[in-house]
Amino acid sequence: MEKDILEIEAGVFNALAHPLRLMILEKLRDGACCVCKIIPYVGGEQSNVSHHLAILRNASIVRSEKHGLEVWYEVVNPRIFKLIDIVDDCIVENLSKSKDILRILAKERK
Amino acid sequence: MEKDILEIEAGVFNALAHPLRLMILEKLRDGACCVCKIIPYVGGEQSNVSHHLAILRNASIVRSEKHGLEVWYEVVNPRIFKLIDIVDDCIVENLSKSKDILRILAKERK
DNA sequence: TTGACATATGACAATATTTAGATATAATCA
DNA sequence: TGATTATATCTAAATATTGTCATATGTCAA
Repeated sequence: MEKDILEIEAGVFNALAHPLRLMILEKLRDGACCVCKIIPYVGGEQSNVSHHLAILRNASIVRSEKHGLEVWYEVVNPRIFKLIDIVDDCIVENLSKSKDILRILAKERK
Repeated sequence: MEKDILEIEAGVFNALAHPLRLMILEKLRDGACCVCKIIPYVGGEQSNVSHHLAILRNASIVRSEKHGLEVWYEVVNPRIFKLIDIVDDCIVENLSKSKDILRILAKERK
């Protein structure tokens, strides 16, 4: 595997590695959306949200378009949601395994 | 979406957000592997590789097992490779789109 | 033009990550 | 037992990320 490719890959994962940015992407699941809707959805400072949008933009995960005063964002490639869904599934799997172990431990202690 | 879940998700993506860690995972595609093989494969200091292995371990992406003096690592859930493959595909898609644009620009300039 | 508005950018402090070197631990072997 | 080996952990410097505040940019409407 080329080192350059690994760096680009890591860049994409890095762009996804923040709860606020993941929340932005959740908002964009239903399609394009105005920044003015994204800010109240994710909460926090306008400038901070704008920074995180820029990080997603630079990673080519989203793109923006001006419509008058507003800026609308949308996901470039909806397959990004597949990534999030897989991670979600894995987390749920891990958590239910942990739950099983806890149940067994609780039984043994009786 | 729960904020806690988003943080855990972000943690997984964060664990994947480094070229050296992605290289470790590439090495683990063929199955479990000794640290002594991982170090020369990825290059770099032993302590650094060990640190990155710890990050993957803490994110529950890999698990380790001692066999005598050696420690063997393996991926907990092979679906992690699906993530990497999707990102790869998206990158290739983006690059070929950029290539198309470059071709069009080159033609226009003639 | 001027002012109001939506969003982006720049600067900076706080915090986290990365790396290398030194050292610690734990298993094996002489 | 003590030496050797494989790996992990600690430490500290260099670097990157985050959040906030202040400011800049671009668009519209009066």
